[in-house]
Amino acid sequence: MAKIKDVAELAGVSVSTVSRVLCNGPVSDKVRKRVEAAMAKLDYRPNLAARRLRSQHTDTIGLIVSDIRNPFFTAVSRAVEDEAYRNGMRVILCNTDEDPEKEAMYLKLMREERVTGVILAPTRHSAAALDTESLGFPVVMIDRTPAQGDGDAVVLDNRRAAAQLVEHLLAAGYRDIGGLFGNTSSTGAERHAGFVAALDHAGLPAPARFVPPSVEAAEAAVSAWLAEPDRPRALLISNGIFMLGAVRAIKAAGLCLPHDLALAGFDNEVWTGLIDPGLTVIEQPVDEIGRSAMAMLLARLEDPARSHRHVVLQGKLVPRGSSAPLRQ
Amino acid sequence: MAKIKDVAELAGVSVSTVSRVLCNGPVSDKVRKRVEAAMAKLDYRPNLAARRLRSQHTDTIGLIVSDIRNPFFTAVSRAVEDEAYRNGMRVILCNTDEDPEKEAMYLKLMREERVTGVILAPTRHSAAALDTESLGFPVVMIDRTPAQGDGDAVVLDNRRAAAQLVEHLLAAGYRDIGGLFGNTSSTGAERHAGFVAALDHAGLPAPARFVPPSVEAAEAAVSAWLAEPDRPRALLISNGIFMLGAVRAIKAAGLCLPHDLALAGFDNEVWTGLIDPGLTVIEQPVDEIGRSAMAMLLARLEDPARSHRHVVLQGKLVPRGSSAPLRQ
DNA sequence: CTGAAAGCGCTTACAG
DNA sequence: CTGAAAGCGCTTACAG
Repeated sequence: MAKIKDVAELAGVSVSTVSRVLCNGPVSDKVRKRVEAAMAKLDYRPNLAARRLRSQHTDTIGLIVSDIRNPFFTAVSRAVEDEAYRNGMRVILCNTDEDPEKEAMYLKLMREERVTGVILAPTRHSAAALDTESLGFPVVMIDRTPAQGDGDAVVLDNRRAAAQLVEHLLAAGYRDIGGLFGNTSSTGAERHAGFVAALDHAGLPAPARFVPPSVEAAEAAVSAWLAEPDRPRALLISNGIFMLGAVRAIKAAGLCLPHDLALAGFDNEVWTGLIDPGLTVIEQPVDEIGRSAMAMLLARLEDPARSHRHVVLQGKLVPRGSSAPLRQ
Repeated sequence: MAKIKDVAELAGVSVSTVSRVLCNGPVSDKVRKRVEAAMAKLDYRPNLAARRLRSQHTDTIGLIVSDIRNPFFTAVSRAVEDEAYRNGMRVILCNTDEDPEKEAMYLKLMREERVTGVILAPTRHSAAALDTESLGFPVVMIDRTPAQGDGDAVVLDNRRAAAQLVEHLLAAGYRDIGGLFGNTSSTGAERHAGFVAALDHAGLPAPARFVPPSVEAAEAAVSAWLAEPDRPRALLISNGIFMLGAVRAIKAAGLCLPHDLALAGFDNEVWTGLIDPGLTVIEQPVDEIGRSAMAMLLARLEDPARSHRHVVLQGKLVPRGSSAPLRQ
């Protein structure tokens, strides 16, 4: 493939001059035209590896999530990529499957790529132990947040959102409310805290179960729970993946929403509005989360010394039939 | 960040030797240990940009799809990425939104990255005009296939799959069957061909409509169609995105599946099994499509001269309530 | 098994 | 505005 030297020879100029037209440096119009003609003729495309090596900036960001197939991360990723390309950056996408080892491996890879920065949904392990400062590049966390609470992050107000769902269920007349939460992420822990706080405030017990992050685990847990004699009258489900398992379990048990069981949860996935009688959910501002994370990263690059901050976004309650008011 | 020279100095060897332990070249055990100790001490990580520039292989593949949020592409992407990382390659993901200009831009970017190869779901434009040979890197097409039919590709047997759905509907007693297809991809055209062929074979008309690839367009088209006096008794819907629009239109029209209208379509998305009475679909082997595409790319790199081939995978009919037998 | 030298394709001071 | 030279951090022949 043609290189800068070929272009220079064809145009009768030095490589420096070709480089200048590439980077919009000061070049006379006449020369610029000639160089551009040569580039077109040779179908020249600059070699990004060479440029990155020499210029010492890669214009690359890493995006590390648990699984791109989780619709929440799908949507966030798309928003991040759009923003990145708009800013002349490219993104390297990695799936950890909540596995700290994979996460550590990808973090190493990010160093080898000399990425400009990373947007990370940390596993529980790294949220607790990761030293954001020593990585050599800035990190913006999304969805999950480190235990210590420092570092840059864009998160949902999980406590508030969970409390909001509980209050909604209480207002609809439900009292016996159970909660299902993930046992690997800070998100699950925070939503659990909001759940407990809201029920506490109402003087009610807050029975909760914790499961690993899979549809199957959620389905099994809900099935088992629903088979117990003192099963709850309403269920709060901590994310969209679990919601799927819960709906399957409810169908399998032959229960009718909301007549036999009320249901409310997280993530306004397309199907939650489609299945009867509609699922009450907290909608997360997925596009805004992606855009904000990218904006924070750019701001951090601009000013490495600025103080860390957490952007906490509010979810939006989307009430549907699955939590319709209880009729005695 | 530490570079190879720092490691060499600390270990008291030449940079060549450090490079050799990096690439598992021939090095004495004693020296290797010393170098590894120096690397660990300096927390050394090789610079991939430098390695790529010098070695002339990037171990990078491009993955260009229309939209990662389309669950079909989400699943395929994840499979491609897993295979890629397993083979020591990384992937650059791009979304074209079916826009030929974006596609052309990303294809240029791929050249600048000097990618090893590309997996591409071509827009209708490029499927017609793209010269796979002149790009400078091998391309494996997925989902869509170029008009001329040459090049490497992994596709579904779309004609057969659509015919299978029609035959299923016919066997269930439906006669008045309409079809909704995408107007931008070869996939839509092929499914339409299978639809027409199967109905032709039964001596029946094959009313079809074509829409741009969006939920909204599908919803509007189905709404309009259902409002007509001679609306079909059954609908074949050409993909998972359109299916969503169709279900919304059907709900809005207050029609009951399959009593008022039978429905069958493509893509076994999670929600198709969840909404009542269950949607009959053709399930695509998404993981296999991703893995096969990656395998074809690797085989092509291995042997650039081997003849082009199309891998044609069969879909699997998943019959559900939406196409239950018609009772007179 | 080890080292010295060249060079991948750019950008970046430094002169003019 | 333009060019000659150095160098980014590696790998790759080439000697020994």
